[in-house]
Amino acid sequence: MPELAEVEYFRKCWDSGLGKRVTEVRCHPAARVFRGMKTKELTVALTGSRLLSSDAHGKQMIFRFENATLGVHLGMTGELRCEGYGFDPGKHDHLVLRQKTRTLVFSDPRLFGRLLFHQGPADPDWWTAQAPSVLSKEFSQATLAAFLLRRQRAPIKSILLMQQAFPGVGNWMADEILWQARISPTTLGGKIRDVGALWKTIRSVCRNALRIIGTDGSDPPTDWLFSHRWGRGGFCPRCGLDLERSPIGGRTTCWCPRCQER
DNA sequence: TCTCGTGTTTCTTG
DNA sequence: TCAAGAAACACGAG
Repeated sequence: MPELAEVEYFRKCWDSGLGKRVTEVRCHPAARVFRGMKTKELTVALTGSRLLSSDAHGKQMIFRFENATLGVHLGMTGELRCEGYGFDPGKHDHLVLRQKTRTLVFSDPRLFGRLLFHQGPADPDWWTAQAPSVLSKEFSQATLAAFLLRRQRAPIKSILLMQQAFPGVGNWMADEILWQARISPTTLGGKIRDVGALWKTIRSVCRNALRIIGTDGSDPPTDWLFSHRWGRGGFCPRCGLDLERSPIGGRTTCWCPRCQER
């Protein structure tokens, strides 16, 4: 479930390769994750190149090497791992970067993820053109109010999934934000009564998820909706009522019909 | 065997 | 012309 915090966790999985040279690149060129990319150029550029730095923004990651830049989007089922040197890649390990004492692996069974490649001294457009983080100064109550005004007729659940305004917020995080803010997922963007409270909740859920999941991959506390929303059944951790589930904005949405009446 | 699904892009509809 | 919803992508899990 790679959303904001999980992406940060996966980014760190390659940290042990920082400053080290890539000795061998293996990839599955036909895999959908390479769409639009010349994998031969990627292989040539990364072989012998040192991994210099990495960053995560929303659901996008960037890995800067000496000779090239690699972008990683995990889609729904992608992941990054660090394995030992002698690691034998499986069929879903589409990009494998061998270093002297370890192997950096990008794996994605469903192939919804995407790898990007760039050569040049500056960071590429697909990195610099991203929307400001919801934790940045640029994401103000005024920008949130203006965005809601432009999306007056869409349910708030669908709006929170729009990456051009809320980079990194995915399905479970959107449900968590609405549950903590006590807003029904079906409320239309133009009907949000307290934009300031929603703004605060968006920031606190993202900040805490990054702190908890982004640090070591552990789960949020049990008084979050998170632990109760998966699968069937489940009770609201605040009032104990049965949770409801229904697709909103094309995604399974989970909410408490009592706590989130409006 | 069948249904479901954590994301994004593209197409269709209003 | 724009916004919102639906479909498609591919495959493992239940």
